[in-house]
Order: sequence, then C-alpha cells, then structure tokens
Amino acid sequence: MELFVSQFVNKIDKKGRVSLPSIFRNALPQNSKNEIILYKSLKHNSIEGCSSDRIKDIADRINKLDIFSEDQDDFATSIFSEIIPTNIDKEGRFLLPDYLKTHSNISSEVTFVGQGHYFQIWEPKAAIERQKKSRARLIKKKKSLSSIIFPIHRSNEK
Amino acid sequence: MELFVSQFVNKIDKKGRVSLPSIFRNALPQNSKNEIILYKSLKHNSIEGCSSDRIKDIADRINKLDIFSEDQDDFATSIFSEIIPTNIDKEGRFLLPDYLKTHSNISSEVTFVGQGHYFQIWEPKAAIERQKKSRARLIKKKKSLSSIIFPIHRSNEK
DNA sequence: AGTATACCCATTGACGCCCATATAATCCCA
DNA sequence: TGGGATTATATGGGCGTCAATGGGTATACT
Repeated sequence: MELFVSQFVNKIDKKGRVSLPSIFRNALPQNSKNEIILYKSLKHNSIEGCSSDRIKDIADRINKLDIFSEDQDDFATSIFSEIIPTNIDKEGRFLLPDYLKTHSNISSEVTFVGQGHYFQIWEPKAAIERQKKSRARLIKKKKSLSSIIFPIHRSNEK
Repeated sequence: MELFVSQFVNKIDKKGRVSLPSIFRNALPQNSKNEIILYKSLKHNSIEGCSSDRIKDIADRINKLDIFSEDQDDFATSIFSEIIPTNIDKEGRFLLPDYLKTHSNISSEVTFVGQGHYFQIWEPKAAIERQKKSRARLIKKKKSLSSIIFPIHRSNEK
C-alpha cells in the first residue's frame, strides 16, 4: 500500500476548494480514489484525513476493545460521530468544511502533511511550528529512533 | 545489496537538476532504480538520501507500533512528513528541492558522500570541513574503534 | 428562488521526457 | 602495449504533459 509522505502547501479558492496533492491522490486505494475521510485531530488543532479503507481498519480495532470499556465508548464517539466523508472532483479538489477550517485556524492556504497511513491538514504557520517541535523531539529520542531505523539484523539483506 | 561508497562533486544546472553519481545509481535496488528518498540530516546541515526500499523497511516498523501511541505519532510526523520521494530521469538526474538546498547552504555544486546503506549530499566546502573533523575524531578514538571495525580475523577478506 | 455542489473548460508554471554535446573512461586491435 | 575507436557519464536545453488554480454554468436540494 502506498503511504502519504512529504509535505505540500496548497491554496483554498473562493469556493472553498483545495487540491489534494497529486501523490496523495495516488496513495488512495484504487476502489476509492475519489473519496477521503476528514476529521478533527484528537491531539492538535489540525484536520486529519485518510481513505475510507483506513476508517474500516480502525473500526475493526475499536471493535476488539472491550465493548463495555470507556475507551471503546470514547473512541467510537469521538471518531465515528465526527468523521466527514468528502468527494474529490475530477481536478483532484475537495471542499474543506467551514467548521473544520475554524477548528484549525485555516483561512486561505493549507499545508498537507504526510503521516504514513493518513495525512494532516494544517494552517501553514502552525505546521512549521509543529514540525520544528517534532524534529527537536525526534533528535532527543535518537536512541529509540535508531532501533527503528537501524534494526539489529541487516546481514541477511541481499 | 550494493553500498553507497566513495565521494563525488557534481554541478546543479539551471533547472535545479543534479546527476546522481553513476555508481550510486547502480547501488539502487533493481526494482526502484529511478527513485530516491531525500531528507534533512538529523545531525548536520546536510541532506541524506537512500533507496525507497530502505524507507519501506522503516515505514513497516513504524506502522507496527500501536496506532494510538505517542511514539507512533512522533515517528510518523518526523519521518513521513519530512521525506521527499524524488524521481531520477533517464540521464540519472534528480531535482534538488529549494528548501533542502537552503537547509544545507547549497548553491551551484554538491558533494555526494557514500555512507553505506545511505548517502549524504553536502555543500562542497562543508563536506571537506566535515571530513577533516571526522577524521581527527576518529584518530583520537582509534583504540576503541579498531576493535569494532577491525575484528580479530581479517584474513578471509578479498 | 437561492444556496450549495458537481462538472466542464481555460490558464500557467513546473516537471518529465527527449535529444544533443563534451569530456572521461574503456575497449579493442594492430 | 600504445593509440585510435567506441561507450559511458555529466551536463545543457527544447518541448509536451500534467498539476494546481481560476472561473462559468448546469444541476440538486431546501
């Protein structure tokens, strides 16, 4: 499966449309190339987006939680009640709902941020801020990072 | 797998293109000879690059982390958003994005430095500086390093 | 009707693809 | 083994295609 990677700044036009970056469109699964799911980030003042396939994945994981647990309830509420399925037009654009723009202080431009299986949509300045912090954190965590990037056994590579 | 070794200075043309050294191209895996991944070095004002296969390995490990964990989020942000997949044209050239050039003070020329499984791209003067310092440090640490780099039996090497 | 959304067409600039050339490396044969 | 011939590599530049963007109009929904 393709991943959402890299970063792009795109403009919002008068009608509220914005282009999903080309390589993000290509990262969508074949069967749903003209639909994305949007929702408020649980952690930041930003929007998150993904394919509908991924939502199904997450649904499966939530179902595996104890049905009477608070977590199950919280996830179900905060995720499923607030997701917005959104169509992509033939030019690769979609409508950014006003209340999501408000939530993330977006006005005329947005930064798309690849996150692997999903992506984020930020107000550009906020995106830069966030990136700085995240990079600093990453450098601090270098130790744990290296176990991800340089796993123990590379010798069996061809 | 082939390794990225040795060092080369190449020019950046008016369009921002630069040739990936021939032996680096040959070091790329067969299935992805026309794509490399670029990202800012975490340690230096330089760029690093590798094959997309290598990134896929790393991505797999990140995606195995718990989807709701802090680490997953940090890694996803710091890595997926900061890598730049880049195509190599038929002449073996690729585009060096402006913001990477700025990050590493690159203007008209770059030095490619082989680092084994990945390579670095430096502003040529900075590359020389770096090499001097690195060499000096190495000589200081020689004793402890030599046991790692030169284990007891070397006789069976070609 | 009035608002919102989808579809269609147009424009611009960036990028990929192609062809060309010079220099360097390699080959090959006398 | 030397030196011309051939190939590969780095570099330059033209041009078509595609992505991002803008805007007009039809259609739908209330």
